[in-house]
Formats: sequence, C-alpha cells, structure tokens
Amino acid sequence: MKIMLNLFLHSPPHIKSEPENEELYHSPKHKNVKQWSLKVAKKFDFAEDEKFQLFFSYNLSDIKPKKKTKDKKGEVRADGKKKAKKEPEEKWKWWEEERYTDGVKWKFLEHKGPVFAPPYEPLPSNVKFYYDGRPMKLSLEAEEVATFFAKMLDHEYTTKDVFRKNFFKDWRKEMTSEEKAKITDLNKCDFSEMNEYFKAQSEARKAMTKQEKQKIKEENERLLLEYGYCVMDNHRERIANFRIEPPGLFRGRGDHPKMGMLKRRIRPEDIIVNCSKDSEHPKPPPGTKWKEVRHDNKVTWLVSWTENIQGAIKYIMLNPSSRIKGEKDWQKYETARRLKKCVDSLRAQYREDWKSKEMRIRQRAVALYFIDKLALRAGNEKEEGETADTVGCCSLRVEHLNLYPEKDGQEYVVEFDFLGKDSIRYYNKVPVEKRVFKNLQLFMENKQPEDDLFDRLNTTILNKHLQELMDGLTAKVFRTYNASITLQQQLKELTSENVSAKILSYNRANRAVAILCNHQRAPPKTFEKSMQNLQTKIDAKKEQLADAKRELKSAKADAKVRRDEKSKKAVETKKKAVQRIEEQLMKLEVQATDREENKQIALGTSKLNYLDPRISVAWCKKWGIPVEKIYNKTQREKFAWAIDMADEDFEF
DNA sequence: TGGTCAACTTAGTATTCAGACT
DNA sequence: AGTCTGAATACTAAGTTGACCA
Repeated sequence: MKIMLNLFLHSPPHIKSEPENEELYHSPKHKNVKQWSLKVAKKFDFAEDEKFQLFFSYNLSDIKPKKKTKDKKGEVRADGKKKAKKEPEEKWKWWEEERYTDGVKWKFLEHKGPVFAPPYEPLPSNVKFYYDGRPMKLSLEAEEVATFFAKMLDHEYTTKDVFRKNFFKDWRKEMTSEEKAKITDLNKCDFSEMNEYFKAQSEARKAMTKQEKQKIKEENERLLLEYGYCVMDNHRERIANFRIEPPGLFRGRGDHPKMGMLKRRIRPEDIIVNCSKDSEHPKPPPGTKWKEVRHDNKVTWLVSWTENIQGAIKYIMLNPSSRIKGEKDWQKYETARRLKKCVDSLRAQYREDWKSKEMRIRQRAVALYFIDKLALRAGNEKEEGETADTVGCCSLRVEHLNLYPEKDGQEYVVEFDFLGKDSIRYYNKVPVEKRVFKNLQLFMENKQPEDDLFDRLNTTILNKHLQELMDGLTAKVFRTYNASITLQQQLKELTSENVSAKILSYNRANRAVAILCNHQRAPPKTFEKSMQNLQTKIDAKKEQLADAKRELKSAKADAKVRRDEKSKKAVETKKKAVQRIEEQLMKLEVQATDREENKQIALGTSKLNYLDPRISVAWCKKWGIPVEKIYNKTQREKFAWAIDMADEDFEF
C-alpha cells in the first residue's frame, strides 16, 4: 500500500530547491520530496488522482471495488514509462451502496491536516503609523493587529462605536507596556499610510504579469492536491475548507456586540486532528505539536479548533460532493417526503390544538402553524449581549407583531416585523384564521413589548412534540418540505414553450421559494448600472425593430407595385427579420424582468439547501432541458446522486 | 428542567475567475 | 490584449438539533 511514497522517499535524485519566494509556509516538512514527486508526476503526465496518491500512504486502486485492474503503479513508474491517458474514470456511486447504520461515519480516514495562515509579514519601514500626528514604530504584535484595522478603513464597520471600542480594547492587549501607555485614544491613531500601502499592494497584485499569476495558480493547485483531499473508506474525497481561518477582526452580522474584536491566530497547538488509527497521521509543522490526535469515527470532521470570539468550535469537513454529506442531504429530503404523507393529519391536529384548554398546547399549535405556513425558523433562545438580537418562531417577542382585526379589506391580519438569522429583516402581513388571531391576542395580553410571545414554549418542547408526531420530524423539516413542494407545484403551473422561457419559469418557481424562505441579499453594487446597460440594449433593439418594420413596409409597397418574385421574396426576408428582432427584444425584456425581480432575492440558498434536486432533475428530463442550464458544475457534483437516480416521473 | 456543549446545516458577502466586449 | 461584468467559489458567521449532565 505504501509503495509509492516509499519509493520516492528512498531515491530523490538531486532535489532541486523550489523556485524562490514561493510561499511554502503551509507545507514545511517533506516539501522537497513532494515537490519532486509532483514534478515527476507532471513530467510524465500522470492522471490526477495518481498524482494525489503520491501524497498518501493509501493506494486507492488496490481497494476500489469497481475499478478494472490497472497496471501496478510501482512498476510503471519505476521505469518512468508514460502511462496511457487515463480513461474518464467512472464516478463512484455511493448512493448504490449500503449505508452505515450504527452511528459510525467511516472506517478509514487519512488526511494531511490543515493549511495554516501565512505568518505575518512586517510592514516596510517607510510605511508609518502615526499617533497624534507623530510617526510611531509599533512592536510586531501591535503592528499586525493595527494592519487588520488599517485594511478595513474604507469599510463602514470602522466608523461604528462598538467596532472601534472592541478593536481598541483587543489591540491594547497586544501592545507593549510602552505602547499601551502612549496609545490611549483610537481617534488619535492615523492608519492612512498603512491603508494606502495595502491598496497599492492589491493594485500591484492585479498588475502582475500572466506568468506571475500562473505561478501562483499552480502553487494553489499543488496545495489543493495535497491538502484538499482525504481518503475516506477507500475513496478520495474533496475537503471543503482545508485552510485555517486567518487572524483578523471579527465581523459579525447586523448589530453584533462583538464586532471588531481580535480573532486570534490559530496555531498547531490549538488543533485537534481526527483520523483513523491505522492511517498515516498528519504531521504538525516542525517544532510544533497538535493539541490532540483522536480517532473518533462517530463524527465526520477531520480537524477542529476552538475560536476565541464566541468560544465556538470550528471544523474542517468534507465537500458537499462527498458521500458523507450527500447521504445526509438525501436523507433530509426523504424525511421531508415522509412529512408530505402525514402533513394533512398533522395540520388537522394543530388546528384542534388551537382550542386546547392548556396554554402551552395552544402556543405550541400556533407556533407550529407559523412554522408551517410561513416557513419560519425554529428560533432558539440566545444569550443576551453575546450575539445580535435576532429571533425565530419560538423566540418571537410581543414587539415583533401587530394585530389588525381588519386591514386593507382583509380580516385578522398579523403584521410581522423582526430580524431573523443573519439579521435579515422579516416583514410580512398575513391574514390568519380567526382562532389563531384570538389566540395571539390572548398571548399578548398584559405583556410588555419585550416579553416573549410564546412564554410556555421553546424549541426543545416543540421538537419533542414533533418527534412524537413523526419519526425524525423537527421544525426545520417544514422549511424543507414547504420549499420543495412549492417548487414542484410552481413548476407544474408555470412551464411554458421554448427553452429560455422555461428557464425563466424555473427561476420564477425558484424565486417563489426564496421569497417564502425570506432569502434576501443586498442589491449588487453594480445593479443599477447593469440594469441601465440592459435598458440601453433594449432601446437599441427597439430602434432596430422600428427600422426593420419600416423596411418591411417599404418592401411591401414595393412588392405591390412590382408584383414580381424577387420583391415578394424581399418581403418574406424582411418579415423574418422583424420576427427575429422581436424575439430578441422579448428575450431581453424577459431578462430585464428576471433581473429586476431578483434584485433583493437570493436564489442560491434555496437551490442548495431546500429544494429536493430530484424535482429539478425530473423537470429537466421531462422537458428535455439540459441539467447544465439549471445546475453549474459544483451543483452538479453536489447533486450527482439526484441526477443519477431521478427520472422524469419523480414525484416529491 | 434547564443549561452547556458538540456537531452539523444554512446563510450572506467578499473575492476570484472566466469569458464577453472593445 | 486589456477591461468589465456576472458567475462561481471561498469564506466564515449564525443557525438547528440532540446528547449529556446536574
């Protein structure tokens, strides 16, 4: 199994040092061997995953069950013979294999560990920091933190009080006692020279020659090849995030009390490595140690560390295309489909519960109604002052809704206005059933605006209840279910004739879901401009159309006078031209509509996380639309299981 | 019963890339 | 070839859920 690596380890011929100024901070050990073996690989044009094998102790083709026998690696390479071009290797269909049942996530796991952030590079001496108008040389530690702030100067974050306060407090912790004594007021700090330096740097980066850019690209590819994959149970799998988050200033979303705090640098001593006992364990950089190496095959992560802002654990895990993520995703949609089967009786049940004598049951039932009807999130309690003040269903407060017995010609209207996940505003006016309305009035009676709406309910209680109604049912299943069923229904309703119109319909259906789930985005910075460009195009096209019509008219007149074949033909040609231009115009207008409607709506999140991909795949197959029109490469990789297994009859 | 922690999914935004346009 | 733009990807914050413990 370890043939390859050993072979190379024993006989590296003159190990030419790698090109200078290469950023090899991440792969300090063995680099020459790897460097060399990579060169060999390139020279001989080995297939990609053969290159990959150079880095691992594990020889995939020895164990891959389905692969036809290939020649033994060792021999081929030993004599340096060029291999036949790899035939496109068939993709592993994990969805056709048996799954683990007992909570075991894998039997074998080998990887190379994380890639650390590059070390801090001190500023050149001509780039100065000024305090109170006078230049001041900072210690390395203080300087590094100062650069984090300097880089953000153009961002409005740095104008916020909380951000500045948190930053300054953490910055001072990094200062020497002299610096601390001197630097007492952030307002007297002048980072502008540093800021300009970084701007110049990024300009310089943009202005690099092709060659230089190419070199960086190649280095990144090499890094990806070595650190970007692991071996899990006989298969090479892509890792999602193999780089450790670099230090910097914490940027929370919304009104976050911790914005501006220093996110500290992660060292090997902070890292817990998870892999199998019998794998080749990743090595920490020379002179360092891992915090711990464990072998827990009941979890999916490869590396973890504790972050210092919230004390949360961060993980390195696999890509969505991996078996371990794919199975879970598939399972999620199967749970949602089971909900479909029982949702009617479940709805009947909570409607009954609106009448319950018990307050807790009424609250539970009304909350569930919101989760079902409005696709609200569960809404866990959060620690006050630790995070932005956001809520979900169970954590709604009285101040987040207004009740209108009658509004805009509708009865029993509830107006929601609150900040949800990521501090995205949820605003909605919905007519509800009378019983719900009465219940809400009751829940809000004698309460202050900042009191909980559902004071007898939390997510634990709700999910316990749901679990009793259906195995595997939790609040978030409703979001998945409602999103997917909405897509399916909309696709049935909206579909139209030609391909581009169909794709517009698909986007519309997708958009209906995004609106349901309140997936918003900031309007792109270039939005107005790009709309304008499109409008210019449309105007030009209109003019072109007018011209074409004029020409057609005169051709007709001409034909009337001349009455010969040639002029008749000319009329036909002009007619065609008008038609063609009309179509083009329509297409542009459709595009403009699509874009306008999408201004503040993000389709990606629902597409990636809520819509059963089999619905989309089935739709594509039914209408002969290439799946590439709907899913890009990454998405096709993530949804490979669905693309392979769904036929046009698939019903969610 | 409530609090904490761990593990995992979901989320918007910043950055990079690629290809259309000039 | 250089620039501009939208799409793809990278990044990492912010949720949900369930287990465990007192």
